[in-house]
Amino acid sequence: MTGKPKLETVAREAGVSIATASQVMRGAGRISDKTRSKVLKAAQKLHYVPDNRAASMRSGQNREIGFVINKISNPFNAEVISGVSDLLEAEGYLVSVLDARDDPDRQGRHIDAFIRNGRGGLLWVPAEQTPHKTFDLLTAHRIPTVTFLRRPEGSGFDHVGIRNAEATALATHHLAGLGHRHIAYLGGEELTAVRRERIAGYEATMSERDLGPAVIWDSNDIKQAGMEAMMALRAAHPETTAVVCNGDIVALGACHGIRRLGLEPGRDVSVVGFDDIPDAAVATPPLTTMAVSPYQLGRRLARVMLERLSEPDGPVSVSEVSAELVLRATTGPV
Amino acid sequence: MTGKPKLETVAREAGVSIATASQVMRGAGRISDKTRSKVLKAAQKLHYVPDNRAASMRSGQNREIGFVINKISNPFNAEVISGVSDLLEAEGYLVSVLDARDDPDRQGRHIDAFIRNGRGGLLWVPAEQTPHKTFDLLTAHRIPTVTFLRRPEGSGFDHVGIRNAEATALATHHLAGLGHRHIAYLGGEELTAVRRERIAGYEATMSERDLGPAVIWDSNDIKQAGMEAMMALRAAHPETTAVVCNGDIVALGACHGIRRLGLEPGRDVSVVGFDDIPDAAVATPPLTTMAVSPYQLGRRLARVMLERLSEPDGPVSVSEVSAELVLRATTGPV
DNA sequence: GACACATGGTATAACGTTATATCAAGATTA
DNA sequence: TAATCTTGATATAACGTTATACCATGTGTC
Repeated sequence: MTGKPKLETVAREAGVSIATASQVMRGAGRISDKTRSKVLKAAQKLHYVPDNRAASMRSGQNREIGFVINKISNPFNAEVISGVSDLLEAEGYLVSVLDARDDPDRQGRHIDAFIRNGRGGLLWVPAEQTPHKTFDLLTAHRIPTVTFLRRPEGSGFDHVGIRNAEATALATHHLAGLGHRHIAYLGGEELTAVRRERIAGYEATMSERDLGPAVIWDSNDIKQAGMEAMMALRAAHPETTAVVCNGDIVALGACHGIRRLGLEPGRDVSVVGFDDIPDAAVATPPLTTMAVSPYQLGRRLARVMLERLSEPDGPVSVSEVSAELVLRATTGPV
Repeated sequence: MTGKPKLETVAREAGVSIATASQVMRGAGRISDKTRSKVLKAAQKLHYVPDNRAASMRSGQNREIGFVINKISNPFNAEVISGVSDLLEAEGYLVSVLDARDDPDRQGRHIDAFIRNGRGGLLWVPAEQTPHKTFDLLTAHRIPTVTFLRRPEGSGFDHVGIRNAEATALATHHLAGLGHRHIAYLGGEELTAVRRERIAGYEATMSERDLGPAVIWDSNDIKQAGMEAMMALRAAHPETTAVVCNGDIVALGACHGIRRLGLEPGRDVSVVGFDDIPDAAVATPPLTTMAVSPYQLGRRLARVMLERLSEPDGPVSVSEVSAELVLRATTGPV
């Protein structure tokens, strides 16, 4: 075996032309069964693997989809990735994941490389502070793009997201219904679009039901930080009896913090999370949280991409999924 | 703007030949400052983005590295990915992650697509049950490959891994030193290579120090399963006062199980984890565990890849990193 | 003034596919 | 029998780069 076998090698081995070999490999054109099997046999014998670069360059098609996401380790994201790839792989596409870690530069490099390699489509959670030229680049190169979770304003891309404001409103109503009046919003650091929406839902409900005053407390998105933030929050606002959290990880941290203060989550202070990550169900006590099935969300995302791919000039689709309140043990009456 | 700009478009705009434009874009060859800036300006004006497929096809070079891994959501893996990409990106490479979810088929498809696209290098945690032809394919196509964690026997690939047997031996010695005699090994399901090594280290120490008898108890790698397995283990072997765990997630589950039995981790039953995931430090009680810095491991992996890339025919490098015992609160005297 | 040599630029053949047009030969029809 | 259609296969020009070889100039050197 000397050098990578190419279509020419296979064709020669099978005693046919390159064009014929190509058609057999793609299952296209009109080829007799006899020559088809001849070519197939030759390809197998030589361990022929087609070169996608040449193929996609010539055909203008590429069944590789990129998924630019921001925290690969978040179990929620991981499930989304599973949903996305299960569906797309079943359709013969291949999904590769790029973690931008919320850094616009890194994201830019990824998308650049993506365009350079002529990939077939892009699933994308745009980093906050994404420069405009990134959008322009994608539109200019006519890359089928679906944004996820974060919807850059004025973008003409398809989008799949979560009804954030609705979800936190629901959570706040739930707590208010249990008699809580001093409900705080805990978690997140910067005013990202998603967080802004969630806070809006919370604040709207607070003023609608005349509760208050609204308290927003920042926290980094790790357990430890959530714990510390909860303790600091209670120190500053001892009247707080319930918190709506920006995410489950912070919520779980908050529960630890409550314990540290000698109190019991769900009895003394109620906590609602967001995401319903696997740990939420098995934590002690199990976490009440806003759930959207990430796997299903991933499938939805994939479906939108498939539609866009099959109809490049179809209408822009924007779909938002509602979150459900999953009642567990961290919320209770005052 | 009509159609994607290519090198030819840029060259025409700048009034030079394609060859010259190409040299400018690559910063190669001998070009005067005057024409260089002419070309650069033209490229910018036209928003030219080179096509990597054509380039890599012609040059035989590709600075895209694939990382085939098995559970993207595992925080340990996520950190490894960070370490890998930080180093490789600094060197101008780009890392895309493919999650094979331990399915040899999916893995096969990924690697296939990988070869098809002529990527530059492969970092790879081989799925158990990886068929031989996958190895052969990679060697035949001379893809620079570094395996990670799992080292397929007889593979001629570079490798970076953890000294598993040494680590569990250390853990077992530690427990024995605290006076424990009935130490069990908890976690893992199938006899993967890694688990085999870890069990070997545990068993060797058990017999070496004449403890025993050795007990191996299976568990799926999620918290809930760890909890249930721990309770079942104690039911079957009530004399057990310590467990060495296959991973932190199971270990944290085990701690829950111990609590459920009305006992206290670290006082009544000692637990040692493996991986030192972020949660280990903030759990209650904080988990004693075997730590290898996944970030550093990722960097090491990247470095091995860089060496291989710069010296394709250099000697095969196999490096194994020792794990350290991190003492926290889940181990104590009998 | 003949020679070498450095400098700046260009023409052109690959790289491995696929799409298009074309062709030969046998089958069908009028 | 000539004209048309089908079937199965092929030749060839792209796709957008880069590497190689080459060709003009100008610049020293003896």
